[in-house]
Amino acid sequence: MTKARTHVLEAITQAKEPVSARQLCEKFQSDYDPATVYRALHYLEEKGRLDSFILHCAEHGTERYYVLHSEEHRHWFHCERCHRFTDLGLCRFDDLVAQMSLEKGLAITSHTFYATGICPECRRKM
Amino acid sequence: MTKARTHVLEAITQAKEPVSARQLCEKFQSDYDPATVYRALHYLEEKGRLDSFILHCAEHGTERYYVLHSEEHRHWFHCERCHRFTDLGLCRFDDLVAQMSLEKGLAITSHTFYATGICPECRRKM
DNA sequence: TATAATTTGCAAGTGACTTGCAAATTATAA
DNA sequence: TTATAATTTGCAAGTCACTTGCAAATTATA
Ligand SMILES: [Mn+2]
Ligand SMILES: [Mn+2]
Ligand SMILES: [Zn+2]
Ligand SMILES: [Zn+2]
Repeated sequence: MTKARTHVLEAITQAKEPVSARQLCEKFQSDYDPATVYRALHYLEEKGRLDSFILHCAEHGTERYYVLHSEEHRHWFHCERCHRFTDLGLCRFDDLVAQMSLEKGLAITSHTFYATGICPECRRKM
Repeated sequence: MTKARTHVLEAITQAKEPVSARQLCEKFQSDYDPATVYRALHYLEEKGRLDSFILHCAEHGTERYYVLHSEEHRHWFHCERCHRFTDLGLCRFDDLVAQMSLEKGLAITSHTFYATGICPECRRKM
């Protein structure tokens, strides 16, 4: 593990919620080139240390977000006001997904789910 | 409705599955400029005639897909082999989403779900 | 320590849109 | 119908989130 990769992994570990590549590039802009940050993310995901997903939000556009890898598949809520994530816990869609798969004869290998809206903190401030 | 907008809407109507902006640009490349196609899509979605979502597939990257607007919210399966969509029917996640929302005190205003894998036709050809 | 393999920074390239602007269409008024 | 105003279009350039080529800098192995 090089310094850049170690620092990127540490930042994601500390965040405890999905972090976008752009956020990491900003955080490390005085230390590492964006290309290095992107390459570190690819390396860490390839090595199984990170998971990622793509999310679109009106304000920030379409970006890939990274979390520490976990064996258990989780889903997230994204607040459109403060842009923080709330952990929705382990996936509860397996039965429904299996059912859909069966109904249509599909070999479903993965699914993407996320919810958006306003988090409790932001709602209080409205 | 201008000619361009009418043609874009017709193409999506005939497709009966989500169509990407890129596919439409290709289809109309001899008739309309990509900027016109994109503007027609924005116009039609703004007027409530179309719905759209963003999906990432390894082969085609991240693109926005368009379907005719429907009051009932549906979800789709995307085949990673032939890149066609299968309708998974009306959303069955409302109860689970309401439960998550309640548990965390979130005001969930929308959710995104899609499944990927191999469709029956492609599986047969393997 | 010499040498080979890997990683990094920088600059340029990509792909999916988005935007400024002037010309072409279309709509409304006279 | 014709003058005038509003909207839409094509084209070129711009933006944004990455991605890639390449030579210099690090790091690993002999
Ligand atoms: Mn956001
Ligand atoms: Mn695809
Ligand atoms: Zn919030
Ligand atoms: Zn298929």
